Formats: sequence, structure tokens, C-alpha cells
Amino acid sequence: MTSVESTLALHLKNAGFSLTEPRLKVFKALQDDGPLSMQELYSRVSSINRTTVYRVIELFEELKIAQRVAKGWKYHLELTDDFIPHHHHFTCTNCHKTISFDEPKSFDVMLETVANHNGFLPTAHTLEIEGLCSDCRVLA
Amino acid sequence: MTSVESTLALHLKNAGFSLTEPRLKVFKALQDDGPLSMQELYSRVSSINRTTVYRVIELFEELKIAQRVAKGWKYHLELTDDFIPHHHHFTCTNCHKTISFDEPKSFDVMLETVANHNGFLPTAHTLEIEGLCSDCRVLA
DNA sequence: ATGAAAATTGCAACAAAGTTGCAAAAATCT
DNA sequence: AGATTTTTGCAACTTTGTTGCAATTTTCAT
Repeated sequence: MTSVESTLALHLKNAGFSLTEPRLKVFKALQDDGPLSMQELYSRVSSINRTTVYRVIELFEELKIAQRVAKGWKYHLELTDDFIPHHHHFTCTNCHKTISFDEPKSFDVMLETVANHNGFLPTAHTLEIEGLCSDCRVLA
Repeated sequence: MTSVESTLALHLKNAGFSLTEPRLKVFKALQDDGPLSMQELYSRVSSINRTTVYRVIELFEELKIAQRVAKGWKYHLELTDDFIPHHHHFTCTNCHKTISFDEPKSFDVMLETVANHNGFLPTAHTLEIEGLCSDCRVLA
């Protein structure tokens, strides 16, 4: 068992769940292949029943192991900040690849300003940028 | 015909489409009742066939009259910046209401910094914030 | 204004995405 | 090892979104 797997096992055990093959496979797919659509995820673990995949994701969301993040107007599945550092996404409108980037330092300040101004208490946020990636802007 | 309707008519005519009742009704629903889920939109224009609503939205997206924006892991339909000024959304995790807020001035600077640093050319972006609204943070 | 041509809508059937109940299989706990 | 609990897979179903085609509406030239 690798260190990541034992971290996963711990998260599950702490909440009273066991580390089963479907759960491990889904976790590994998300870890190795990054943000995935439900389709992509399902095709990568196709030995596992569709219902089970949905249920694993449901559980992972409850336990904050994985989360759904907006991609355009659909969504992607991704491990939470406990497993990969907090970041945002850029998606190329030409080649459709997704690039992750760190959150800018100035973001926090801005977020606080906005929150104060509107009276709300932020607990989570998403920032998604769309455009041409470095490769595609040369060609186009 | 009001001024907004004639603007809509113009958008459609310019692209070779006519202003029909289904198109006008969908437009008005989005204009009057803000960001709506497909369900909400459909129930507000229920005299119109479901297929037609989907086709109107498809057309509106092509002509940049309306757009889908991510809301959690579903999506909302909303008029584009041509009809309502550019803004972002805050969604309360308690009462689920959505509040629109203007884009902070510092956002542009931050966006440019990020873009330069990563070599991409941004053409669109979304910023969604989640948390407790001013009403709910008092109660909770 | 009227009729032919083109665009638009509604219907029905379908495809895809997501959910639920239940019995079989696997994991857990003495 | 055996009883108990949890987890999985299957089948049936609901919801969401799509497609082809005939009927209706709009457009445009006369």
C-alpha cells in the first residue's frame, strides 16, 4: 500500500467506511488523470458498475475526498485540496486542454473586499478562465 | 414593442432569424427572473414545448443572447453582457439564493498577471463564490 | 392582400445521465 | 469460521437532453 493509499484508507476508516477496490480505483483515476468528466472517469474504471461509481463519488464528496468543479457549464471531478493543493483552471477554447494554475496572491485581498462590500461570508470559490493557450495563440 | 424587445429583434434579424413568440417568451423570462435553471425556465414558459425551449436556448447561445453559467455542479441560464452588465455570482449555501455582484476593479490586473505568467490569452472567465449570505450568517 | 417558399414549432420516439430498491457478494468483527 | 454489517451489481425507473418529421407560422415576392 502506497502512502497516498494509506491516506485515503485513513480518511475512510475515520468516518467508518472501508477501503474497497471500487473506491481505490476511482481515487487512483482521479489522482493519475487529473480533473475528469463523469464519462471519462467511468470509462477509466469500466470494470466497476455505473451505479457504484456514482455512489463512490457521492461518498467522496461527503468525506471531502473529491469535489465537482465547474468546467464551462458542465463539471469535472477532482480530488480536494487535502490531496492536491488549491488551484484554478484555464481551459483552451481551441484544443480544449485544461491547465491548472496557482491562486494569485492578490486574490485573497480581492475576495475579502468583495465579501465585505456585499455582506457575505465566503467559504469556497471557483475561478475558471477560458481563452487560447500558449500553443494555440501562435497558430491562430 | 418595448426597447428591449426591439434590441432582441435586431439581434435576431441581423443573423437572419425571426422574432417569434417562443423566443420572446424565453427572453422575457430570463430578463425578468434572472438566472434560471432549465427546469425553472421551462416551468415559466410551459405553454412552449420542451424541445422548442432547448432549441431557443441553443440559438440564443449561438447568437450570444444568452449563456449557460455553472451553478454548483448544475448550470443556470442567463442573458449575456449585451443585455445585462458583466457581473459574478455569490450563492448562499444555506438558503440557496444567488446574489449578483459587480466585478472588482482589481480583478483585471490580477487576471492579466495570471495570464502573462502562464502564457495564455484570456477571452472569458467565471468567478463564483459560495458561503453564507448576510441574512443567514446572523441566524447560523 | 395572397400564395409559394422558407423557417419554426410540436409531437413522438429515442438516447443519455442519474437514481432507487433489492438481492448477492464482500468485508468486518467477534 | 460464522454471524453481522457494509458494499456492490443488477434491473427498472426518472429526468434531462436530442432527433426526424409533419404541421404550422412567418417571410417575401407579386
